[in-house]
Amino acid sequence: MSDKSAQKKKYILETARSVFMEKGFKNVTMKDIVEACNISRGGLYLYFASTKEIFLEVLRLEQLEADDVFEKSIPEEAGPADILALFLKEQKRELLSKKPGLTKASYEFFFENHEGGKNHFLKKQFDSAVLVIQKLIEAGVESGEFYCEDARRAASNIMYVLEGLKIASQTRGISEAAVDREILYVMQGLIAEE
Amino acid sequence: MSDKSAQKKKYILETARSVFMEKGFKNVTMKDIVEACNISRGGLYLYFASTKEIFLEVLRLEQLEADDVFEKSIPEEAGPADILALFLKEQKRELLSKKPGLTKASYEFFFENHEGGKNHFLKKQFDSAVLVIQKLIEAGVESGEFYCEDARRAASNIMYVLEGLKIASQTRGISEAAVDREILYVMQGLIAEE
Amino acid sequence: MSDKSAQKKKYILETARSVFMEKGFKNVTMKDIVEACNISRGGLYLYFASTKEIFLEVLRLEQLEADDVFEKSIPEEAGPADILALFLKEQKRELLSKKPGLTKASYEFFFENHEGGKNHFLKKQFDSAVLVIQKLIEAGVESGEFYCEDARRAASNIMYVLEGLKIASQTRGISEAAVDREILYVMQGLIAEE
Amino acid sequence: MSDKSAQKKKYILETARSVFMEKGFKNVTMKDIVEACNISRGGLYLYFASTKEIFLEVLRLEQLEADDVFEKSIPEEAGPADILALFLKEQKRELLSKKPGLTKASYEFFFENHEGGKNHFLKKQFDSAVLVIQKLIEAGVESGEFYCEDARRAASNIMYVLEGLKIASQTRGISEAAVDREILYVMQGLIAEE
DNA sequence: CATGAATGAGAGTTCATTCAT
DNA sequence: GATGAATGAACTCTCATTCAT
Repeated sequence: MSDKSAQKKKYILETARSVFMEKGFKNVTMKDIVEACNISRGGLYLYFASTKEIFLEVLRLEQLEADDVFEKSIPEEAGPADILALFLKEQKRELLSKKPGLTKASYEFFFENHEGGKNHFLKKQFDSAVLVIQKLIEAGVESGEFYCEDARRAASNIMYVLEGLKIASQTRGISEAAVDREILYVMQGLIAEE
Repeated sequence: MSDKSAQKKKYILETARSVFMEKGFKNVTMKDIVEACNISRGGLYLYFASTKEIFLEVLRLEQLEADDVFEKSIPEEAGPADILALFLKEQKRELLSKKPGLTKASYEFFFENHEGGKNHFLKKQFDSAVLVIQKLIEAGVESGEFYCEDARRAASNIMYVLEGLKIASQTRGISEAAVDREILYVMQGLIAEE
Repeated sequence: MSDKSAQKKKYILETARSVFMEKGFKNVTMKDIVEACNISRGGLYLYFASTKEIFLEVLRLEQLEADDVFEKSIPEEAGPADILALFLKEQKRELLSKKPGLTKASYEFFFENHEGGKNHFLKKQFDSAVLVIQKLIEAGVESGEFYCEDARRAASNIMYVLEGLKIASQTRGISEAAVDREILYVMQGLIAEE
Repeated sequence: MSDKSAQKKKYILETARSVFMEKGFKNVTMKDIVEACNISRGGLYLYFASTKEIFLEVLRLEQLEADDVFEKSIPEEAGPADILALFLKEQKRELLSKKPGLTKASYEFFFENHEGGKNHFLKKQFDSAVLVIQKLIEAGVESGEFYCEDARRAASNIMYVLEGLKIASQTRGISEAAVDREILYVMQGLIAEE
């Protein structure tokens, strides 16, 4: 019953995911997950040996799905600037949301688990986002919407600002206005200079 | 013997500080601190009721000292650009250091303890850094070293980039080259445009 | 395995009961019960959360069994006076016994836990005893063995005397002669007046 | 400074007394008393080695004062029945009071500390009360107010009823009406029989 | 495969008691 | 005498992890 087994594994991961979203990483115990899943204590150990293992799997799923979702939400005939604006808006929404996905849990997790190398979840996520933005900027430059000498660096800069906003939001809290200000600033950097 | 008592309190806080630096916040137990301090279990409770309380005090000390240290390390006859470069260099050093101070612990702590309002440690730290940078930029603009239309926003942007670099460093790791690239980028934003 | 679980719960309660009998209520710790039961620290918490909870359950069991036991021990063809004498004799036995059941523990417990209202263990125990005695007196009056104008009050009075003897026995100690004297006195109150 | 020392000892005992009145015996720690007295932790040990020792001293004081107080509160020209009624009324008041003196603490204490023999506090208290009541009854019989064949036993009976009411009040709670009923019943036993 | 009872390690916390000052 | 800091024992409670069924 490798099928049923895979089914259950997926069920556990999805349930665990919502637990991590709510409580972060360090606050989640095997017991928490067992209870959220309504399975037996021993049952969980049949599939996973620790919260760490579970979390890594959750992230793996996350990555798979992320690629899908991203592409779908882009309107067919949008210009690069529009798409970038859309992307930033989406980031802003999640930034300020009360349910910030797995951000906090990931940070907590990777504070302690530096492993991963090239496959590091956060690294891959960051790099692929940089790449997307870079492409958008390049397209924007081509179409004359943007002015930018080094799209790669500009993209990277934007992502670091977003990362800074994210951590600020998760720790000290941040106002919508402040987020808008920062986003506007980076957008102006692409447009205003002629 | 309020004197001796204060002495010991300070000793505990300093010892605890290094424990937090090494293990973050959530991994530190009262027992850890007790053992690091070489005092008795009950002895610690004479001074502090929880790791949270201790950590808050550590931050308070940190803040007091931070103000002092900062001013002293600035060379007398340096131009704004020099000072800013110095500041960023210092940030870079801490960013990449194996002993990243209390950054990680603070993040972990404030993931869960949102209290603080205006007096929020991270907020104050961030805001005062923004202010310093803003002043430097304004001075730089005046002296012709910099070009910048809105020093406040530029300063804030720099700080968010730094914050992004910080969290990146603490989680996925980051290369010196990458940090240099980002710092160079923001500096160019101030200089290159004329 | 609700069966085995119930079995163990009962085992714990019975063991705990003897611990309470020996040490009262306040002197009993979860650790004491754990050790008496020869189970693990955490094992006890699987069934009960506190000594208070355990004690309340012990009392509940006590009550269930009390009803059974009482009826059985009455000889078939005994007159009211005989039965009352028997009852008092039984009370006396327990009063003076080195193993005074849960009396002491109950007192200690209810000094602090006044909850219960109508279902208060001691109240129910007292009231039902009063009722039994009242019935006996009324039967005795009918059969001419007793003289009594208000059986209810006489019964209540007897029980308060018994209660007084009980606490006296548990605190300052009391001689058998003294108990006999008091019992005789209340019996005479029912008989002698004609 | 045996004088100052005695002074302080007395101060501690009086303070401790009120602590015992409020919290019973077992719930009182040396720390509680230290704090109530506003003295140093070590300071208390200079005078007493344990709560038990303190409590015994408190009881000794209690006994000394009890004798004084009792006599004073009796009206000059009252008949035996009046005085007995007065005594019972006073008992009732204390019975129902939210601040039941040291009753609870004493019970708790003597559950565990059976020592005392002839000098047992509760025994002496009980016996002297019995004696007083006996004298009153005898006086009442003489004056024709009471009818009683054995004043000693009647007095003892009354005291046991009071003791029963006391413990009932402290554990399950008791209504004023119930107390009145019992008191009336024992008084009628002295009067009604002709 | 699945269960959930059981174990035991470990963290938190409170106090009685001592002792240097 | 008096202080109160310091110690360490004792207790409570929670989980990760195992294992018989």
